Parts: sequence; structure tokens; C-alpha cells
Amino acid sequence: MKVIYRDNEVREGSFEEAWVKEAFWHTTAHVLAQAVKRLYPDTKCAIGPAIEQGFYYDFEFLFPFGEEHLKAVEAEMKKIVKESLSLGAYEVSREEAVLYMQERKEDYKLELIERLPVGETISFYRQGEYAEFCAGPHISNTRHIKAFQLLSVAGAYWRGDENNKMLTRIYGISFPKASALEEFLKLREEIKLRDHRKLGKDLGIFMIAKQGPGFPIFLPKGMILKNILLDYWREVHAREGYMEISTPIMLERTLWETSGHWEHYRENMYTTQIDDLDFVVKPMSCPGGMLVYQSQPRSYRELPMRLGELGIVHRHEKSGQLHGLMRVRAFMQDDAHIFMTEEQMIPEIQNVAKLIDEVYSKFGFQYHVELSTRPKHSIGSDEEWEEATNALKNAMDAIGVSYEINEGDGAFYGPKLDFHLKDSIGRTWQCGTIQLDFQLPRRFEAEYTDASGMRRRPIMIHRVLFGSIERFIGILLEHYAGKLPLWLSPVQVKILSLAERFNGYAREVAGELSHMGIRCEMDDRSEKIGFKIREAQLDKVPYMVIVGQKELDAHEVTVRKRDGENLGSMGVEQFVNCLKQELL
RNA sequence: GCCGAUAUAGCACAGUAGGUAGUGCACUUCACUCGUAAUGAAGGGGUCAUCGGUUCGAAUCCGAUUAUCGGCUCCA
Repeated sequence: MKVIYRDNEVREGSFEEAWVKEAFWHTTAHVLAQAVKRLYPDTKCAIGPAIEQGFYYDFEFLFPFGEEHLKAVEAEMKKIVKESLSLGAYEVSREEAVLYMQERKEDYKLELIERLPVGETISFYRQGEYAEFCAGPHISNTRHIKAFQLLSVAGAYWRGDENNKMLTRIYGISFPKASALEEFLKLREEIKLRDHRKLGKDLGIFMIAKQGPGFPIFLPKGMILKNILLDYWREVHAREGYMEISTPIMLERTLWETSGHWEHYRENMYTTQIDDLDFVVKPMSCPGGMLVYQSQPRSYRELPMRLGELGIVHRHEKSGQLHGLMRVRAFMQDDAHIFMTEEQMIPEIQNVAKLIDEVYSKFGFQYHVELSTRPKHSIGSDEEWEEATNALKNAMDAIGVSYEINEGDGAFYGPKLDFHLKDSIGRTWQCGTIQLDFQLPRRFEAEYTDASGMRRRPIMIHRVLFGSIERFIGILLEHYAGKLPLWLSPVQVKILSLAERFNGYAREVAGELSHMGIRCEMDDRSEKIGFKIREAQLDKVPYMVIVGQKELDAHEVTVRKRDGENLGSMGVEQFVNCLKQELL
């Protein structure tokens, strides 16, 4: 396939290569725009780039464009592909470009041209009657776009700013071969099957009632899973010298004024009144942690003081952004606040980073780190921000952790390291963060007495590992496609009796397994064994044990794994030993 | 919040010229007592999201509201 650059240089490449793919998708976006302009000439075009998977194009339609129009656009695109239009680049002066777009009333293109550096010529690409100002590159001819599909219509703000006009974005995908498109669509279906909202429902993990949008309800099996995660969390934190605390869901408004949340986070906070006093439902646990620190005079001997809290926080998220367990209005944060001296800052940051590494590895997650710097709305002096940012950098550099810089994305009180984990199908999720904070200790006038008897101000770290237990569970469900590893499975073993007369023995086995700490359930219905296996399989239970005459006689169980592998018969104790081995 | 779409039984879905709801699975009962992914039969279950309008009559047409889905923005 030939790719044409803006100087009309031609490079040959295959679709499998990323740079060819990008040109291919970008060209398809142009074909989309061409089709739209043919069908609806008054439409204004904004931008149409290639994205990770396919492309999109933003338009301003003069009528409500909906999904029912996609078919017509696709049909017109098909024609354009059939017309085998070749693409070519040419340069024009800025004036010519402006004139061209003015004639066509392409306001968005004009705005884009205005932002280009003055004095340079501007490149256009033409295919048939359609020309667009564009830096390229593009593939050489529309006929290569053999298979494509428009996937969805969505709103998108012009230039990504919610104060701007909302345009209509059309997403699509294209390939040089029809089979590749089919494969892509199949993969999309598979991703849908591992959607945590579907799995969460099917596996009895959680539900969201209509009466509580954004407020998930944990069902019995989900509660088991959640508690396993919390148990694990408590285990590693006790080991790492954390003390667990619990602070109230609601605290008086004045506290939040002191912390700065009232000023900087108010639109996300729920409030209420008690006896004429304003209260805030906590969106974060830090002020509560601060109260604990402040509850008595502190000595340097107590530092670093690591206060952990599995706190439920409430945040008013806008209705359109709620999403299963991934984006909710009430969630549990595995928070901790570490109060420390300046000297302890770097080692403490490193300890947390190591802990995050340990925990993520436990679930088989890879991750990358981003350093978020000072945002527009923030508190504190430039020097403090610089010192804090450098501390985070130095801590990571010293233990050889690499990171990207995420400019202006820090918390309002300090810079942070964000840990983005990568799930089994390559998507990334921000979960863990380490935030450095000089502000809160000052606002609350936190102090400790140092070795020479001087009053000093501690530095504070805010950190989470899971981020939100809810979101983490959602990620786990999708990561494992519902097939949770043994240690996380709400039901580890399902006991299937072959016929009703073996139910007594099945109960006996269930009792033994429970006594040995295995979570098990029994299926003693009068159904065929094939039916019971099918159901256990659909419930994604890691192990099934089958008991019938043979097992009763030998006082054994026959073990079948979730993947269909038959492990044969063995005594209950031997089976439990196998499980314990796997749990190590 | 914004743009687009959707809302029918626990779940997955039918139900367009407007005439008071169907299928499969699940559930209950009965029969079968079974050896590694679906035994058969019978039965129960829905104020068609909510509110309002048009109409002799609304799941169906119109409006509002709510929730959900795909995105945008935002975010743990």
C-alpha cells in the first residue's frame, strides 16, 4: 500500500504497520467527510483523526443527526471507495487556504488555519471533488478501503472544551480486507461479554438499583469478594506498619473550609444540615485522618505515622458519567495518610511504590507510572510545589521506576504519582496514587516536637493502592473475564451429586470442605450431571466435585476443573491439599 | 451536565398500518435418579419505566420526567 506525504513523497508499507494503519484510517475519515458533504452540503467539518482503533470525524450538522443516518452515509462512502479516487497533496498560501474555507463556510477549519504559524504554506489533500486542509499522510487511493463500518454517533465538544459548542462525532473503523473487519467486530462482541456490568449481574456480585443511581449494592457473592480484598489489604498494611482508623461519613462544614475542599471541591460534595449546622458528606477521608493526628501532641518518635482507612466517600458525579462499578457516587477508598518528617519523605514514597508493585503483581497486573504536576486551581507556593514534585521524582529515580509527566493534573493540594494498571486485554486504569501534600498540615497547623524540642510541621502523603474497591472489583472482573482465581472466587468448589440418594454424602463432603476453610456450595437438585456441570461452568466456579456411587464406596470425590480438565478421584483431604497448594 | 440512542416477565428478546401482550431460558409442581456443558410435561409470573396528552380505544402516536447504553467533559 502506498502512503503519500504532504511533499508528495511516497512510501510503501503494509497495513499491519502502525504508520500505514494511521494513514489508512485517517483517509477513511476523509472519505467519511466527503460522503457527508455530498449528502448534506451545509454540514461544517471540524476534525477527523485516526485513533487507536479506527477513526472519527466531528461535524456540525444543521439537523439532528442520529444513528438512522449512518446507513446513508455508509452507502455514499461505498460509492466513493468504488470511484477509486486517488489522493494527492498540494501546498497553498495561507490566504488561499482562508479564502477556500471562507467560501465554503468551514468555520472550524478557519479556526484551525488561524492557529497555524504565520508565513508557512498550508498543505491540502484532494480526492475527487473533495479537498481538505491536512498535514497527512494519506493512502494513495480510496479503493483500498475495502471494508469499513461506522460504529456510533456521539457528542463531542469542539476542541474538547465543555464551554464550546457540542459537535456530532461519528466513529468508524476500516480495513483493507473484509475478514479483518469481521474479526474486529467479533473481538468487540467478546469485550462486551467480559463487561463487568454483565458479569457482575450474572455472577451475583453487585447490582445498581434504580433508586440509587451510582450507588452500587453488593450482593452476597460480591461481599465475599470485597471482604477477601479487604482482608488482603489489612494483612499487608499491618505488616507494613500501618494503623487502621475509621472516621465519620459526615463532618461539619468548617472542617472542609479549613481543608480547602469547600472552596475547591464543592460542586462534588453532598451536604446536609444537623441542628442548623452545615455538614458535608466526605468526598475524601483526609480531614478525618487529620483530626486523628491532631487528637494529641505528636513527637518525632511517632513518625512516620501511617494511618490507614477503608473509608466510604461520596462524590456527586454528573449523571452522564456513571458507569457500572467504574464510576460511582459512593465508593470505598483504601486510603492512608502518612505523616512524616522531611527526611522520611523519600523513603516513605518508595515504600508505598513498592507496596503498590507487590499488590498489583499479586493480580498479574502490569502498570506504568505518571507524575502529575500543579493544576490551575491549586493552593500553596511555587517553591513548595517544586520541592514536592522533585521529591516524587527523586524517589522514583532512586529505585529505578520510570514515569511520564502529566502536566497540570495534580490534586489541588499537591503533585502526585499515578499508577495506571494494564488489564489482560490491554486497557489501562488509573488506580493507585501517591500524593504529596505540604498544604493540609499547614492549614490544620499540624505539628510534632523534634529531638531538640522544636515544634515542626509534618509533611503528609495521601495514597491509595486499589483506588476504589468498587472500581478495582470491576477491573478484576473484566481482567479475569469473570474467571476469578481460586483465592478470590466467592464459591471455590461446587459439589454436584449424581443422584438424590448421594445427597447425604454430598452434604458430608461439603461439611468437611467448609471445616477446612474452603468456600463451597452444593447442587443437590434432581438434575442430570451434565446439566449441573453446565451451570457450575457458567457460574465460573473454579472446581467442581462430583459424588456418586463410586465416590461414596471409596469415600472420595471426583474433581473437575473450570477449564474442563478432569483430575480424577481422590480423598477429600488430598483435594483440599491441592487447593491449599494453589492458594499459596 | 452535554450530544445521540434505548426502556416490554428474573435474564435475552419478538410484538409498525393504534383494537387491552408473546417466545426461549430461569422459577414452581410432577415424573425421571441419571457419570462430565441443557430429561420431559404441566403451571405461575408483566398497571409494556413513570406522569401527562391525542383517541371510542395507546406497549404502539405526542410531550415531560427518570434510569440505562455509546461518547464528550470530568474522575478513584
